[in-house]
Amino acid sequence: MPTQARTQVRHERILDAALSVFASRGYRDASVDEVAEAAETSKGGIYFHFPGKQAIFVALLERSADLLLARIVEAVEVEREPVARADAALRAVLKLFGSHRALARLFLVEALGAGPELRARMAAVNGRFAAFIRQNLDEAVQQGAIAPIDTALASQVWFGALNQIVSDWVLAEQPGRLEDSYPALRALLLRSVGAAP
Amino acid sequence: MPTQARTQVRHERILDAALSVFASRGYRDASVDEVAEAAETSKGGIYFHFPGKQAIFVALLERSADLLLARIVEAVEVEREPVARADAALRAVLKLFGSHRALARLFLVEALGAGPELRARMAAVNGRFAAFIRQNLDEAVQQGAIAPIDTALASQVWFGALNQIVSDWVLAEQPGRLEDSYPALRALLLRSVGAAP
Amino acid sequence: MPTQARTQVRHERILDAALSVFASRGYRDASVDEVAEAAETSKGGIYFHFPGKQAIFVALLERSADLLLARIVEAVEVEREPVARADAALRAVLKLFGSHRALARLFLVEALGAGPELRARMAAVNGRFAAFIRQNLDEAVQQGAIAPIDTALASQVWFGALNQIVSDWVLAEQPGRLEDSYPALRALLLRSVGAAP
Amino acid sequence: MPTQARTQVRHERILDAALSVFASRGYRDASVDEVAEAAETSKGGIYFHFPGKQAIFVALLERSADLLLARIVEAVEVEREPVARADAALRAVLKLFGSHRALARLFLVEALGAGPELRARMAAVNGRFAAFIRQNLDEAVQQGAIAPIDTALASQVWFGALNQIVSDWVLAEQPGRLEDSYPALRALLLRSVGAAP
DNA sequence: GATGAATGAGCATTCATTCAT
DNA sequence: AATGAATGAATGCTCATTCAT
Repeated sequence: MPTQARTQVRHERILDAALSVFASRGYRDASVDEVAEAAETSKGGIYFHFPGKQAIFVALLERSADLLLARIVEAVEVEREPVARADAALRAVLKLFGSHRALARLFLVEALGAGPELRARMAAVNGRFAAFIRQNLDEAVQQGAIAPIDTALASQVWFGALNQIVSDWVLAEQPGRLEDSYPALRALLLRSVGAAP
Repeated sequence: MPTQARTQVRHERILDAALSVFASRGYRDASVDEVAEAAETSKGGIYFHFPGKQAIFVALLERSADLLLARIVEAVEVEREPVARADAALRAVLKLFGSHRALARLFLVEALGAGPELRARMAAVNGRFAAFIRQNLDEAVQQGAIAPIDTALASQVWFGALNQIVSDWVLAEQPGRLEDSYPALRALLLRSVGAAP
Repeated sequence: MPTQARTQVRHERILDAALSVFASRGYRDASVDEVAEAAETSKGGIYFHFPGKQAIFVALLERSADLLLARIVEAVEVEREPVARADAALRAVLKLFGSHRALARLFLVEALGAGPELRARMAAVNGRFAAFIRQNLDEAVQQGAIAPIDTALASQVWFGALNQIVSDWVLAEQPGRLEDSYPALRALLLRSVGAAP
Repeated sequence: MPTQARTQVRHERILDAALSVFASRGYRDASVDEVAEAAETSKGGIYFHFPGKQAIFVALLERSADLLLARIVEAVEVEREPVARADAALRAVLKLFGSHRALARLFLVEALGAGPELRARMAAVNGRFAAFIRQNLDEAVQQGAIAPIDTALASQVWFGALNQIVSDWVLAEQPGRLEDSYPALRALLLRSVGAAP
């Protein structure tokens, strides 16, 4: 295996370990030692690949956000009309988080307690997603699919609602299937913007 | 001033200081020393009134939750029909948080990073509020004011939406007036459950 | 009750409480608060009667040492010949400690971990007792009851042996009756100085 | 120097420093910082090698007990008859402590004030030693070298006597040579069990 | 590239003592 | 005399980060 590939593998292994450790212990309570152990490497090894604990979290967030956005784009681009697109995005989010609970926990719970800088980065990620929702709502308005509304606020509402559904599921002791919430959630959200479910 | 009153005052002064310090520095990053300084007392003084750092946070949460719930009950009990009641509750929340940004920050941002035990306590507080929303929606359904829906999910959506609106406002660099969001938010939420705004 | 008597009573009550608390928790691990609670008074009350924690310990030691010495003198003065006198002293010690285990613990265990100054005071108390033994042994030698020996060392041996017996009894989980050790101990000690048991 | 050896050296250096600090300042009054300074390392360095302050004390106790027992075994195994063996053990103890006063202080003085858990550990070490004495006395009885006596009590007496001699020497302001006590102590102890000196 | 020993700043908590009431 | 609120110095321990090997 070429050197570069080995490094890449190590890098990924650390991120995987960090995801697991941060999700179960919490970012603040998790120590770099724990991540190192989970990654089957040493503390020094971690610091060779990442400049610090926070950088691991950031890298993890970006890797995950890229994955999430990719899934959404993938799901959305097969649809044409705005409402169906938003619908597809919603389903994609529930599907991804539904099958990656640790990821959901990282995004929706741990990131908030990780300090100001990480919170700001999370806000940026969230912003990307909210902007995507808003853009679709705007298009729906332009196309006359829904009546003119405050799409900035509506996208916040959609985002917050989805956030809450997933957060509750993440923190539930005995969580059911996240995707089961889809039909009812979809109906509520569409109604909220005046679109016929 | 009688001793008992002095103690009460000190107790409150510490909570006020803690609110300010926790909101600006974050619960984890705030030290007991900082709280002591803000309360114009000593570290030992803090520990005379509270058994530990976490207990301060819990006391703060409970004092605030009581205040919030009291405001809501107060606002709600003058209304008769469920939709108007939910409406009043919504307005009360926006009004209280709108004029106590630190409190909002404490509730919606800091509490999440404060570790598992405090998170659980927050969940209980949130649960009380969500249950209140749900109860009103249930009544609205029974009275035929709105069509039968999954009120458990709907209350989550309402809660999540409100949470998001307030959180964004809390974290905004130059926040406007929180209450300005009321009319549009109200319209969205009512539409979401099929009630005519 | 006259004021002076009340003070006296309070003073004693604090010493009794301190004996109990120091014996069960250890001098270092016991807090002044615990003593105050056991004495059914307040921390301030303690400091009215004693200048500090250490002073309580010292007062306790002195009160106890006086009691012990009094018992010994009492037991000894009815005997004439040196060996019988030492014998009586031995029995008195076993009897007193045997019925006051907390006192024994205070003297033989806690006092050692109480810091340099208290250790020095304990050494003085021990010294008084060892000197008493030695004096009797010296008289026994002068009277020809026992052969000439190094009575300084012999008194240390007697003291150490007694100390050990009592200490082991103090620390035993299920202690028997301390006085039961008397006959065999007596025989060993007398033989050690060449006196016919 | 290979890593493993360096670690070993550091480990020992910390124990040596702890011995010195604990002996001079007392276990309770000594701070981990002081130990670190004496070991020419940092507080964190200490905690890399030992899980806590108490663990240092325990390690020290065990290292020392092993040394003491080894010296005794070594001294004893060249002797055949029980009395001579006990004699050799006695001499070995006086010799070791006589040349390691800090060690003696640690064992006989500081360990007692170090709290319940450490006291229990010390009791175990003492027990090993007392059992050794008793075993030799038992053999002497069986071989008819001495008359039948309560060897459990006799071993306590021997142990206590030795303990006292060493303790007094440890706490003396201007101590002489500990080994000088040997002949007279030997005579007393042997006489106490009815063996001809 | 990797290891793990070392660093040192930071922090919650305890507690003997003081003192206003 | 007595109370209990207040003080502040002290300390064990954690952990992100550095670096010699």
